[in-house]
Amino acid sequence: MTTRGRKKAPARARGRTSQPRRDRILDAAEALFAEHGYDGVTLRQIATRAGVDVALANYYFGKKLDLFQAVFERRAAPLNAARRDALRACQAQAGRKGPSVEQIIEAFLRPLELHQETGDEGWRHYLALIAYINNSPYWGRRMMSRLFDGLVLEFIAALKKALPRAREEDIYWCYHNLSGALTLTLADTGRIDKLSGGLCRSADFEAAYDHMIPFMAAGFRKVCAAPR
Amino acid sequence: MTTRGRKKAPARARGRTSQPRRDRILDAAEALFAEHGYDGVTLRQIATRAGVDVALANYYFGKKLDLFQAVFERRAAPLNAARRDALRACQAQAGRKGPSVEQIIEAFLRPLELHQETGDEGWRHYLALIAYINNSPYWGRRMMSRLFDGLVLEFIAALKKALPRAREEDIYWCYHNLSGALTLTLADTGRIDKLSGGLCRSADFEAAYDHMIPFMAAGFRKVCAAPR
DNA sequence: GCAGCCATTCAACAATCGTTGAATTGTACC
DNA sequence: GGTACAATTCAACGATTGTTGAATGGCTGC
Repeated sequence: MTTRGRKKAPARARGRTSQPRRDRILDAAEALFAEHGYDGVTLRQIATRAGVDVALANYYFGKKLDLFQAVFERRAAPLNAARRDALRACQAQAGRKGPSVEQIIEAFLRPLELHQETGDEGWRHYLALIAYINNSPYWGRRMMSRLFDGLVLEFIAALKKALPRAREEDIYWCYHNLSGALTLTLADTGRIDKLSGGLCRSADFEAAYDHMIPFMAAGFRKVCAAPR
Repeated sequence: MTTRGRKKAPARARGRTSQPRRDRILDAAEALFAEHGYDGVTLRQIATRAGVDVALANYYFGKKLDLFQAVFERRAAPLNAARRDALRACQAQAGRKGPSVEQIIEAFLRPLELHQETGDEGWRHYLALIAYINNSPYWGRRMMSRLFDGLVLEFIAALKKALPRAREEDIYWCYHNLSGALTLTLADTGRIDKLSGGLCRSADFEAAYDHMIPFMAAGFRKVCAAPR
């Protein structure tokens, strides 16, 4: 409050992006798009949830579709980096023979739950959004490849090395199974909760991955053990 | 065209349901909902695709949501019947010990491709719609259970018998993996086509199930072989 | 203190949405 | 042929949508 003293958050320090409002729009859009899909959400719902004016979304992101893509892209790079690091780490640890199928799948899945520990709801919504997009015929085709296929192919290459006798197409079908199970997990629909009578909680990613890793590894080995 | 001769399709014969128009609306809605989701489709788009007036959808089905549910329910009973028959058949054939995990999963999946042989595009769209609903946090919670949980629990009961040493929650997590892989298959997003460079075709349900059955069976056995 | 720029709000636009009631056509029955 | 009813079309409603341009507020640099 003294003379020449800066206010709490000087504009220069935050740069021109003005974090709070802009990010609150992204957060609100993320949560709503993940639950109701692109067409199921209104810019006014997003603005209301973010506590800002409707026109502000347009000011920062342009059209609704651009906001959707901004949400989609915001966390893609850090997520890919975390998974790539996990793959590199288990490769470095494994030495010349390369990591086992279990280790590769673990590197594929565990980074997805890492953000859960921080209690950051945003990441949970983001992963549900990925599930929505990946499972959508319309969006899946045009949006997933550009940001995620590069890393996925790295994992598949590692799996090929771990399963040298596998036919190539078998690897891809097995990955498809893994991807599907993961997608349904990320969607977090709560269906398994009801089905199991409360025994399983779909929000418990750790339990899901604990079961998924040995399950998928056994599947890969069964299908890809030897050429048929 | 002679006197007293009936027209091509006498109204009495078709009953009060007037098949062509009503079913064309259902078919159009089915295809569009499956691709773009509930909110991504307009009643006018549906009417245009069906070649009828906009108001006709309202005349037959009431609100948009009622049409959505009519589409969802139309093929549920025949589909459940086919899968239940397949389960019963493999149980009858297996005798006292009950069917193997592979046989149960086969009964779970194969009826889904049976309708593919007829060349009936409607079934393909319907299964994609199921995938959309099952993967959606909003719709999945409220719509899937009522029509499908009964049969799913029958399959799970059969799996429990085939895996008598399994912990109950492990069975459910394994089913969750199976359900996720199946859901992504039914969604038919074409992602695996691009990923594999054309080696796999996501529309080829037979190939998908050929890989899925041994894959999932091995996963079930690995996770559910013995209490941990 | 004034100019200039960024952030934010306000008010409103045309377009499209789901839905409806009345009007029209078609068909079956006596 | 005329009545009754189902099927279908027509025209229009109010509400909501995404989007925009102008107006306002707040802050910085001079």
